[in-house]
Amino acid sequence: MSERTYHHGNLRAALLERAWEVVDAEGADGLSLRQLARDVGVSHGASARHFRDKQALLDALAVEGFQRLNASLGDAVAGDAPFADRFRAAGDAYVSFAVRHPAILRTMYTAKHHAAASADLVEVSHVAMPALVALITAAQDAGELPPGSAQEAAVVAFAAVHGVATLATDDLLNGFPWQDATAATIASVWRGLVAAGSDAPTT
Amino acid sequence: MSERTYHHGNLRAALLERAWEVVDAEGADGLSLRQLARDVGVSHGASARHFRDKQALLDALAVEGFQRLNASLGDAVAGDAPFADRFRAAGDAYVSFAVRHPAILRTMYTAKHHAAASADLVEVSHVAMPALVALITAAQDAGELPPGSAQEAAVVAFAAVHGVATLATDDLLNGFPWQDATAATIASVWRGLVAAGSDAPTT
DNA sequence: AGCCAATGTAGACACTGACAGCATTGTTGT
DNA sequence: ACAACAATGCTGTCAGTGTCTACATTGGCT
Repeated sequence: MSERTYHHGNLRAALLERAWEVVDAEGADGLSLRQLARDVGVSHGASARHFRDKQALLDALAVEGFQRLNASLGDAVAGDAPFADRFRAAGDAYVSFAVRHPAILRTMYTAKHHAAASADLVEVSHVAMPALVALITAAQDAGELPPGSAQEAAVVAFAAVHGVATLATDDLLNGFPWQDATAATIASVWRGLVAAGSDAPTT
Repeated sequence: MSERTYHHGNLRAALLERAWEVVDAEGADGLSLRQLARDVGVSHGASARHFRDKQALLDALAVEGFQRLNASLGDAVAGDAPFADRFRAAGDAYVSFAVRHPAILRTMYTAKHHAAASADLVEVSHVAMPALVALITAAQDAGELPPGSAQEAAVVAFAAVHGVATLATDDLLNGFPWQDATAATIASVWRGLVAAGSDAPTT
């Protein structure tokens, strides 16, 4: 489709789509604005109308990544299954996304590091944590988890899951299958959260 | 020092040292081989005698990072304090390193991703996990942890600690102090490991 | 002393991201 | 209908980069 008119019609979306493919396949370092322009059938410099910088493009990519990830996490925690199950589903979704799109995930987390990150990016990257806090609070209210700082519990859980995800994508599990590592981590974290009640209360 | 002789005398070390500084301060993307050569007072292309690629230099940097980190972890687990304390010390050391050298840590984990990673790099990056397995096995033998798969327990613990570390460096703790997040994570993981005994045995 | 490998230099090349000026298009107000 | 105008795309240019090749200098070995 598209008869090579002067105006592309949907350049921004086309650039983002192709950039996703390239980054997903070769990593962010393998992305060249000029090559990207060639792929999409447009001249170099055309992208500047839609993305000031290369970094701006990567930021937009990161935003899309977070959106897809957040959507996936949202699906996982939806429903009215026991909280332990929904918790596990969310963890699986997170690690699964990471394993499928390691370079994208990496881009997502390196993008916001570069000081002048867009407001969109900062916002969409901070969605998951409060959602997790809400889930844990609900679990506490339902009596599946002991009372305590939901914020702290969420940080712990998020860290653990994010950790398995990066370990898996960075091939640091020393041969341990990532599915097993994920399952074990989620189970262990849940045990830790449950045990937090019967233990000496954390500061 | 150094009278600008034709031969530098210790170029490899000088390049690595300066590269460490630059990456630590500006990230791996801020490293330019040519600028690096200027900094060290040598012509561009000189580095090629010591590092085939830019990637080779980054690999060497990563190796050094792992060496320092491993040394720090080794110090932490040494001694004969209770295993819970040594476990905590190791976690603190890991996160502390990550917070002090975020860009280096990132470089360490991205380096080995690029297929043709040196044998040195692969080896030094896989040191921590077996050490952790040994620590946990010892804790099990001493009765501080219930019996079970030490390998699985190590993966879980490593993932959690690595997770807090990356969350802290990527500013994803939503204002939660990283020291608190680290302490909470380590405590929770330990509880999870302890509780693994009294629970339904994990596959 | 004389050779030779190791190390550093100088030049070239293709490529990159960014910028400026121009060309083409779609839209909007009259 | 049509003129302004903003949006979008094109081309040329620039400094900077990583890598390669040919050459220069050095120190160590016999």
